[in-house]
Amino acid sequence: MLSAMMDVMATTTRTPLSLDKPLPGFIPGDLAWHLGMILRGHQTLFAQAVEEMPCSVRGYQMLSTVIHHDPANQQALGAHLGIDRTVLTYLIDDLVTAELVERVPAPTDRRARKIVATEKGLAMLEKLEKRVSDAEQTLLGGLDAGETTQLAGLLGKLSMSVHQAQPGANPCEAMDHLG
Amino acid sequence: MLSAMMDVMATTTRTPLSLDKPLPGFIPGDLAWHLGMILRGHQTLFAQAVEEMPCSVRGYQMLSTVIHHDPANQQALGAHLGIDRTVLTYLIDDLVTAELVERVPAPTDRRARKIVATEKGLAMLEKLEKRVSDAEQTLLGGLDAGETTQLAGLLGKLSMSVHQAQPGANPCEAMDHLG
DNA sequence: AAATATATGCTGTGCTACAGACTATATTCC
DNA sequence: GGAATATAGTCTGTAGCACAGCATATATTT
Repeated sequence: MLSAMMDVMATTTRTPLSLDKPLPGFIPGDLAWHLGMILRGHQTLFAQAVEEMPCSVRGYQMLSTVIHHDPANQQALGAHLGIDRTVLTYLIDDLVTAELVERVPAPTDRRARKIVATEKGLAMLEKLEKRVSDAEQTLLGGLDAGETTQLAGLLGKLSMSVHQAQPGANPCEAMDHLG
Repeated sequence: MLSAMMDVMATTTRTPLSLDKPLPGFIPGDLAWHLGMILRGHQTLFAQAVEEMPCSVRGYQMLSTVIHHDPANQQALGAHLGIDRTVLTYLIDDLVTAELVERVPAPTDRRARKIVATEKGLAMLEKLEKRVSDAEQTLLGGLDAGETTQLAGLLGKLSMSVHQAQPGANPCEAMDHLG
């Protein structure tokens, strides 16, 4: 099964592809398998890196989103990460309990709460970002610098195309109208 | 947030990377976000494509694995897909109920059962593979042929490197000693 | 033949996501 | 201005699912 993959890898040049067979050598569904494999490996490393974070990976992602993207309310935060609002409630509770974030009344809408990081949360993120960065490097250890750049570009592009194809089911949109 | 991604995308050439910053323009953790986004989009399309399959995506993957990789026993099948053996039991039950596969005594080991596809299962897979293929194409619609090939190669390589880094936690190994 | 390992199945349990209802505020429309 | 509707957040109950732990049958080792 992996040998099929090597065939693809060998054709690093722009082999003209039949449009009917976008992934020569891949069995239909292999894409999912590879994605799953990579995601699982990533998840393992990521979870180790943010071990001390409440709610593990999602806790980190929430904190990171709060600090870097400053979403206007919980909904936006949840939509960005694909987390249901009812779930978000208790996830945020955990971060609040750990004193990493606070719920403050949103200035523009008294129904909404804005999630802001505490000093402790900021320090925590700063510390963990180094580890996460290391984890990402470890995951990408099998690729050289050029390949890493390529992959980042392709993933970004694909991610955007997914965004456009499924605007409704998609976390990204929420950030589009928030700052 | 997407603008950061565009920066990376712009550098399609082999920009020399500092080893400390493998993903310039990415916030640490963004890799997970992009992977998650892509996987979610993929999952949506995939699930639609195999709607009529019992157990949805996993059902398809099990059937596909059984037919294309012919694992010697349930354990191998489960390990390949990262599914716990106790879970596998009732997943296979569903496929058996739908008459897509059968449990036959493994020829070499009377403890084990071999999962084999029925005629109906084979026909089903054949039919669904077309749809899955289409779904994969749809997902990759934002990329041109060259990029698709590149991505396939990179994902394959990365997938293998994950395999080597985490042999224990990893589904792939199970297939290494089976045919 | 005794001890240990492996393949599978079964049962019970705990976690978690989600649906649905509820409150408070915003917005829209007459 | 006030009624109707929409939206943000929370709470409660539930169903599904993964997994631990035990049981059974067979293999392998000693």
